[in-house]
Amino acid sequence: MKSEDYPVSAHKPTLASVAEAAGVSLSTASLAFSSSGPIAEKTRAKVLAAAESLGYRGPNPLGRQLRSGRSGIVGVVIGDQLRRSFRDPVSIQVLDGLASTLGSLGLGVLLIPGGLTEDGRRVVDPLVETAGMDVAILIWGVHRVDPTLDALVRRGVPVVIGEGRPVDGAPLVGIDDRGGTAALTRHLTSLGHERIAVVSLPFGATRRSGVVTDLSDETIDWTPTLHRLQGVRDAGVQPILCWETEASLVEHGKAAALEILSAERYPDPAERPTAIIAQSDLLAAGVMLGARELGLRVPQDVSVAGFDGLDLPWLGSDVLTTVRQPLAEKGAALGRAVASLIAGEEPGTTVLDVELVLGTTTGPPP
Amino acid sequence: MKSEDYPVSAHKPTLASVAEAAGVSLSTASLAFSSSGPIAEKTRAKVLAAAESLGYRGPNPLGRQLRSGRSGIVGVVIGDQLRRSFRDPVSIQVLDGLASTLGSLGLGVLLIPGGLTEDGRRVVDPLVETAGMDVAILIWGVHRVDPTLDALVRRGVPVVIGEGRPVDGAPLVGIDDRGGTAALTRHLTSLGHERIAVVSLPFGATRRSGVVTDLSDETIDWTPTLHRLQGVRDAGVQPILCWETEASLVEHGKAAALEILSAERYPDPAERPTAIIAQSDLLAAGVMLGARELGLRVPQDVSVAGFDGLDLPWLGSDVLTTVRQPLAEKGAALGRAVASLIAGEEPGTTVLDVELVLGTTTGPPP
DNA sequence: GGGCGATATCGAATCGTTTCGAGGAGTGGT
DNA sequence: ACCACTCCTCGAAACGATTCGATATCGCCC
Repeated sequence: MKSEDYPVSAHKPTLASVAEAAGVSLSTASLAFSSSGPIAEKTRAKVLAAAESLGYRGPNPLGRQLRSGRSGIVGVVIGDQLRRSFRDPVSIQVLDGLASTLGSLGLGVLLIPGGLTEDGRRVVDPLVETAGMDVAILIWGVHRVDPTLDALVRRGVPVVIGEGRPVDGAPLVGIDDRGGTAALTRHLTSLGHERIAVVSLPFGATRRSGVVTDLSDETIDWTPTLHRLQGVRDAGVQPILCWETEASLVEHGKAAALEILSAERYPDPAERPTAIIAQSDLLAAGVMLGARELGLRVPQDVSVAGFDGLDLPWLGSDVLTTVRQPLAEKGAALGRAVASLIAGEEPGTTVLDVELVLGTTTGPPP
Repeated sequence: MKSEDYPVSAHKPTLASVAEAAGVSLSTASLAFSSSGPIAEKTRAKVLAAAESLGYRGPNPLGRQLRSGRSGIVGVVIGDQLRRSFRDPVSIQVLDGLASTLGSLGLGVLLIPGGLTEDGRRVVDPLVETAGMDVAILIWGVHRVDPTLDALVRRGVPVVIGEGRPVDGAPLVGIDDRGGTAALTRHLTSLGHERIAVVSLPFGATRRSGVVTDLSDETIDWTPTLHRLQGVRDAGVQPILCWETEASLVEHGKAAALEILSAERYPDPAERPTAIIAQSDLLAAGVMLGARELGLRVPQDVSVAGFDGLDLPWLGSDVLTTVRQPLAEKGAALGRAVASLIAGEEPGTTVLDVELVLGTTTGPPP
């Protein structure tokens, strides 16, 4: 692909040079491309021909953006590490819904790492400070003190929150974590379960795993975790155990189950939990793997429930009891909030409904 | 968060108004922010104070971008549908490596859907035409005729290819699909396998599933599929069967196995394939699930091999025989290619090495 | 005290486009 | 033949910053 077949104007051709070559004014040339004004077909052809011969590839977006004051770009700040977030189908489906909604609005998704380092420290990604974006979406992870959020506010970038702590003046899109979990929990109590354990999502940025004893609301920085735990209590259940995981991944659910259900922890099987509420389907799947490895049958020996309503093809013939949330719709709602923000409106909070799905992994206690 | 506490200058404050308020020139005010020139500490303080009182949030990136001629944005065109690509850990890990490499260069990743509709048609995403990007990466899916590629070339956006058909003048990053598969295949033949079936990745944009009889190179539009199939032949093996899947997902691998190994297809077990080469680990995992469902033991009754070298925690105690590719490194290599392109160099083709990993899922034929 | 050099500041040009109001050419009607 | 009107085209002013060469100021040394 030779690229030097053009007149030696040294610099890249610009709309001005095209106009000159075509013998029309700059504004007319602009019209020829933007088609946002009356122009004679003959003139347009002349301009296009000149553009062709100069090797002009169409208006430079940067110029347009400066003029219009919009970049057409929406920054999506992923709370967790990219690698981890993307292993979670939940994130993916939301992102997919978001990207397609924004796409139909002519907006693009700029991926911005949330600035969570391997060792749990938080830094502000340079893109947050420098990228030209019309709106930013903070997704999975608005923290109690959040330098990224602060930076965006300081820059005056309008912010939309997806799944997180409400921020003054920023529209929020979430689901009814609390109500959904409460309904799920009531399902378990109505089956007769009394010894219920919770395998929870991470509490916040500092990733630990293990039993948590202090379940006070202030301990929990991550909103879905908090709300789903509150839902359990709303149903009048005090978990006999809460195990915090470091990420919503199958392996962590499995590790949790191996500990929670182990003979070491409960020498007397009668004291073992009869049901485990995992705060995500991925964790629940892990819990089931762990339980099986310990020789326990689901749901005969232990019931397992999840949250999300994913399609887990490798789960075999079991159907997970879970709370289905509208993932793609969440993405779409985020997109709509962005659109309305750009239109100068002030969208409020959106809470999407969830649905209890009864599967084959819960049953009466042994 | 009140936002109307500022002097009523009606319009958003600009660097010029800050300069005026501070009683300095525009250029000096610029220096105060960019710190790319000598400036007295006292002056800078004065400017910053003026900015503060005017509610100026720092230089507008759009202005900077126009001046510098760079947007700092790299468009990543995802060949497949976002939803599907992102369910594949392979894509994710590459993207993660890419994003972090680009991040350290101050570049952002703009996600661009490859324009594959549900019904298999191909359209060009509007972002391809309009977004201001310094470079575009085409990843998983450069087609024989590719309108997206054409549009980018027409616009004069430099292109990097990840895993695809070589394009004249564009750097390419790939792996040794062919050599890796050949090595894997030889491992199987050395174990004594003669009846080997292949469960392949999609052949191209039109997603079908089923047995393919025409395996000529021209039939196959998608490069990794082609190269991995060629690798099998390089090892001197003619597959007794090739099953095309519509995506690299567990469920499709499982469906393939249920068909390929079924009693209907092979009433005489002696004619059944003794080994199955799946072109991805996800497919291989599905094949194993399917085989088990049919009551076949792996590897006693049938050997299964994959490709990618993923970490599949829910696979149980089996270790998949596979070909490990350096995923994050592939992303990093793409990032480096971008960087060198921006620096005005002309990076060439990068082919990364792969490694045969012998697991417990392959053994001698029954 | 004069001259020299370093250090800060300034003016003006530039990046590439869109848009608005004004002007000009052409057409049709009376 | 003139007027009114429509349809195009044009000039100029933004949009918001960076950057380069020139100028002004100050301190210091001889």
